[in-house]
Amino acid sequence: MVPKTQKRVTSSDVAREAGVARSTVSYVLNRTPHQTIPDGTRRRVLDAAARLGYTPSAAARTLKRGRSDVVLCIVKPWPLGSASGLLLAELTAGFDAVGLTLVTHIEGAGVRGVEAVWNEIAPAAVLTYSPVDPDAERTMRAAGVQCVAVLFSGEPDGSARFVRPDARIGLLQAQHLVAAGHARIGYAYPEPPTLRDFAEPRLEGVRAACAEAGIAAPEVRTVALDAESAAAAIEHWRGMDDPVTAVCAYNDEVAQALIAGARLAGVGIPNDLAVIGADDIPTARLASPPLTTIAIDHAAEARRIVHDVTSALREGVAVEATDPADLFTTVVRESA
Amino acid sequence: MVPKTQKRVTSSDVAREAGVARSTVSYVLNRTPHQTIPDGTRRRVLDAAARLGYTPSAAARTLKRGRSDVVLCIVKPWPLGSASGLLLAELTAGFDAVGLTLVTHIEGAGVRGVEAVWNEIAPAAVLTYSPVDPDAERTMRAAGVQCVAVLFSGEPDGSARFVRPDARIGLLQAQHLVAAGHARIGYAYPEPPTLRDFAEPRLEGVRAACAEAGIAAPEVRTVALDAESAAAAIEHWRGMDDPVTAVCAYNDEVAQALIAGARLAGVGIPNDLAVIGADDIPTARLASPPLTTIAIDHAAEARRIVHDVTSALREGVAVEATDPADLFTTVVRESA
DNA sequence: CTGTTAGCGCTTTCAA
DNA sequence: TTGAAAGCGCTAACAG
Repeated sequence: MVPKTQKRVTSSDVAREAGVARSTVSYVLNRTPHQTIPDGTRRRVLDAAARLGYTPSAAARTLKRGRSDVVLCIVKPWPLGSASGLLLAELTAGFDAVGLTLVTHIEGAGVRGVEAVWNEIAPAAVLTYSPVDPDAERTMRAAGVQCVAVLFSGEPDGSARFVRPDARIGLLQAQHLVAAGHARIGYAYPEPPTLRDFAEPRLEGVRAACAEAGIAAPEVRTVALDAESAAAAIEHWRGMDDPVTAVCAYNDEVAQALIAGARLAGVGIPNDLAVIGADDIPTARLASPPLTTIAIDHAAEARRIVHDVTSALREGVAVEATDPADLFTTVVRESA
Repeated sequence: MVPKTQKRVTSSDVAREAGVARSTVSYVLNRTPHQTIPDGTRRRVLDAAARLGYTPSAAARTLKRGRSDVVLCIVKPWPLGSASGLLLAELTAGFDAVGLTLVTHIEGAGVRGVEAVWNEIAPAAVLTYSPVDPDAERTMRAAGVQCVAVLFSGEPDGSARFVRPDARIGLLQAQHLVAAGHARIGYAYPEPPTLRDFAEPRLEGVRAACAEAGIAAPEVRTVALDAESAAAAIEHWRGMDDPVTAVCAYNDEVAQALIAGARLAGVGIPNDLAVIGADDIPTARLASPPLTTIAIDHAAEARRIVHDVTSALREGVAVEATDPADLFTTVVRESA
């Protein structure tokens, strides 16, 4: 007969079962340095713990240490596409391997601000997609957060360490088009405002590549995810005095809209207009023509973030970000 | 001069500042029922708390109450598509409105099992996408979890409350095709094994609709997200003695693969083969032809889940699931 | 109505 | 090497 309400197994129970003091249990289970424990005792404790099915209370440990082993990643409501999903999965696995638990919280649309979240979780580190304002950072520190990492950012500032160099995505896009002989490039900017943090650096990279190649700056149009919006942009680009012959899309979805818009406008891809996407989402190769795009090495990126964050946690200080040299690859298909 | 390490403001600080006892602070801040507090005292406490920027320590409250105000949603690595993203966003907002914090954890690929997660978080409720085995459920209960809700499930069992009736998606798909005059239907099953929990009920719905319409059971083929795989399936369907004339795709991405495969195989859509998708992802309307699909009302679904879970938390018992009558809508476009 | 007090389960000095 | 004891910050009996 199992009791209705399970009683929690505590370290005292383990201590009693093993015939030692609670502190000894703690020492054994935490492998506390500079505490040598005889093998017999150690085994008795471990056995007792296993027999009782003991799991330490994270709440108690958190209360005592003032910080949990949780890493909190704050994401905006919009960008949960397959690319972010992949990165999040890699991050989760990576942090797990070093004993940290990654959880994700979707920001916005909440009555209580995000602050409630880190009070509730008391994470060791917080990962955000865009810069946190100094006030918020202060409340985080007060809640025990040791490390604040900004993963992406339109405007790199003081606290923006660990920022992924998304500008390089735009750079690679434009370089690919320039190498193919294009001298007038358009940029298809995403419509949802929440994507600004991602879009700005990418566009910046395109600008840089154009400048470097000595061609005109990209002609930017906002393109929503429907064929009409894309067709309008395409007509604008082709109607210019110096018509755009190739377009960098913010990502593969916008690129898909461009392909649909071109079909609607009777414009041939890539002959009349070349298109290049970004992110290499699974459906990119299903487009007609298949999308040329920039692939992101999410696993490498996750490794880098996990490494940098754990070092910062250990040192108590942010370390220099690892060189993110080869995170991106141009995947050439028929559309550009 | 701000001190390097912020000292946490505790309820004692607030009590001292307000000139009352700690318990009074707790009563005021928690609006404890059956504790009447004079307005003057209440205001003094509230003022002091605000002045000091007091935020209660969630860890301490969790330790005391044995459970936090966090709801943990466990998702598999794969299905983080735009549909799940939307649902998660709605859920987050919904739980936030009732004072609960939703965080998401991506399961799998971890060295330490998921159990580490609920020990780390001590959530009030856990939401999973597939059934949890009894052992795991026991460890959750021991960790203080009050309510375990399964959102989706291939095999509804005892603990599977709150299951979304995805079978209805398949039902609507098939009914739409039957109404259009099709008498031989194919089913494009997704390739990643992690999607089984979603795919099974959908397929079941298609089977039910076929049976009800008195036509042959659906011919199931697994279709990966590439044109070749889809083309092979299409050739199989069309090469049958009694050829398939319409296909229900597991979701819109598989449907997009089907469209690409048809193009490769020289099969016209919808004339030679009708296709219907599911989920109504943003790019569904960008396909050529635009995808007929089943839209999901994520907001309504989130409302239902939040309502059911909070009731269960209050009652200490699972309540009957709300009627999920009109979660789904058939969106007719040109492909079927 | 307000204050005192006893823990929740754990870590970590300090003594034995 | 092991044990006793002091809290971390909060809640909720219970006493005043």
